[in-house]
Amino acid sequence: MLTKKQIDYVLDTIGEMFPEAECELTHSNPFELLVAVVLSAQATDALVNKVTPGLFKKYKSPEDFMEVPLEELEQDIRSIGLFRSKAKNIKKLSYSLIEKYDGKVPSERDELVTLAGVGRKTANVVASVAFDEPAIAVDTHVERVSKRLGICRWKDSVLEVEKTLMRKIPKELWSETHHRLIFFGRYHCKSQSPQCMECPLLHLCREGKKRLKKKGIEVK
DNA sequence: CTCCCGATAT
DNA sequence: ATATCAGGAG
Repeated sequence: MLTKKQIDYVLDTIGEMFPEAECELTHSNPFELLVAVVLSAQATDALVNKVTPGLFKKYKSPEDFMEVPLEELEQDIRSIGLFRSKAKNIKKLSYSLIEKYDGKVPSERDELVTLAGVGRKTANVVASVAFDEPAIAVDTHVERVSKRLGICRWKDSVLEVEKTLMRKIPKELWSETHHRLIFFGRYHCKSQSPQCMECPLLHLCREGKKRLKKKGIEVK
């Protein structure tokens, strides 16, 4: 496990690597962000962004999603994958927004997670990006990077990872750090091909040293 | 825990 | 061919 000083070093380093890290899902208001994040489950941002511009041109409000036949919405988002459940969730979610929230996206996480297709991670993204609430959304990248670097333990659940990060990172840095961890995971510490040889954090990364040793490369 | 699922990288 | 992708519901 990393010490407090080592974690500060990690934050500084990923800050230098990705100073401008931010949400990469195309959106222009909280509702579009909510739909985009629901669509992004187990899909790349790039894939979602291919669909959403056209989608948001066709559907401008929860009412529009509520009224369209399910099969038509399924076809509109088919290329993203998991399209049947996502289409159903977006229609249900739109109905709830109209019925309970006057057609607007709530800013509270407790309210967001009551919406169809919205779990803790999605709620954190919406609260953080759309409403500027401090939050750390633990997605596949944040989880993988936190475990590889030794910020948390390998056996930790997603919720435990989030709690550990919130405990070890100052609240005012939560949102920007969370985006930098995602960029670090997405573009550098990649799942299949992590760039350990060129990693400025290799000296404190147990997993990176283990991986290089396995390839016959000695690291002190 | 399994299922949902197409696109892309490896 | 297989692994992975801003996960969540049943």
